[in-house]
Amino acid sequence: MTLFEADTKRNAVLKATLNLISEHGFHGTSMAMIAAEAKVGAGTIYRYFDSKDILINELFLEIKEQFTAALLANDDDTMSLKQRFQYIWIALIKQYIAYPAELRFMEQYANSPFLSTDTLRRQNELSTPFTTLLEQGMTSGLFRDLPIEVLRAFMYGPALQLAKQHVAGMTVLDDSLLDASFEACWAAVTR
Amino acid sequence: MTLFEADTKRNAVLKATLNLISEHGFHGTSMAMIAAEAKVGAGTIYRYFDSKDILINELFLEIKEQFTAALLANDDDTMSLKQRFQYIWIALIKQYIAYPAELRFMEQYANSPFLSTDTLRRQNELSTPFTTLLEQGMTSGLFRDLPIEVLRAFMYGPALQLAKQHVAGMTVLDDSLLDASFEACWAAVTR
DNA sequence: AGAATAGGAATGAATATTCATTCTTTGCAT
DNA sequence: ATGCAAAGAATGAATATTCATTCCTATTCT
Repeated sequence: MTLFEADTKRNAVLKATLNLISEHGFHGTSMAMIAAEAKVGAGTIYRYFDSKDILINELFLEIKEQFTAALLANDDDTMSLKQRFQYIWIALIKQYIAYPAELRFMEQYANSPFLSTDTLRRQNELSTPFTTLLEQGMTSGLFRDLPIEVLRAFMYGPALQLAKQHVAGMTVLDDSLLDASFEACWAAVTR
Repeated sequence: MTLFEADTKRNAVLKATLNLISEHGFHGTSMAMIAAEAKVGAGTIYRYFDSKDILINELFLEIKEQFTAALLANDDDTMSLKQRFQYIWIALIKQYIAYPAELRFMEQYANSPFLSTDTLRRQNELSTPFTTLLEQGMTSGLFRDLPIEVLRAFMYGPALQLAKQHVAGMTVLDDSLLDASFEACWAAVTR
């Protein structure tokens, strides 16, 4: 269900933290609950993470890394630019849908002051999947004359929104609907 | 600064809660901090709000009400459908940008387990006026053949994303850029 | 005066973290 | 191979702190 296997104590703690926080939030998740869910002594958590804050920041970064890695695995630079965008855009949504606990966790903390500035910095260093592709489209004159951050907002914004709606049960996204949705996305960014 | 004036004790508490939570998050904001910021006794808060949860839920609803009221104030049903969408879409972004504390608070709240089912219900009641505008475009055959929730994702997703990027200092949105951005948004939803 | 409102110290429950102790693995000499 | 010691990992009860809420007193208004 989650990206984490409980193969080590450390991963058991991360997995338990992810599941509990995605369901109960930060307040609702005590270190005692994490220890119980991970089937680990309360003190054991502190062998791997110096504090609750550090544990959660670390979890955020590891999820982020695994997500971006999964997206780039689908990329293939022999395809056309449009096809590459389509693959990544749909893979992004499918990734969110396949891992709803990760999605809830990340959304909960992406805009919270809980993330340390150091974590934010490291997060930005992880290349956003669209950035390099967008730059290629920019130079080839394919896209609208808009700043690259605006173009990215038109790729990422709807993708995130659609995934959240699907997870909340408000929308059902099948393959043909995803394809049709990407056409709308593509119309937004191209001339 | 915020939508709240500290003209009464109750509003002073709401304003303090908004500012503190938008800066420190839910878990970083104690009732003692709220009392100090609002220049009010700790017990006084409980004259107006039965619990911290109720205080936060109430704050969310009042912000939501004021936001939707501000958006509908710009609406005018003698204009063309495209113009009405453009007005509301741009007003939404400008509202978020003008009130960044409210934006941060609402974003944190929207993805937290704070949302009581009752609050969720009242929130949905408030957002219905926007969906009716989408339904008009649907029946007139103006839009792509996509479910209404998908169309809404292509309106709301980029708007939220752009506003957040602007507040974070990643993008600078002036009037002409907003107009050009809306054209992209419109291209996404129309045939 | 009497009632409503405000204040903030006191309370008790909850929680993150520590630490003395036990268990498990590893390395090594015979 | 076997026994033994040292290091490392794990534990969970104890601790100190934090925090929402209560309660009793003070102040303000009618």
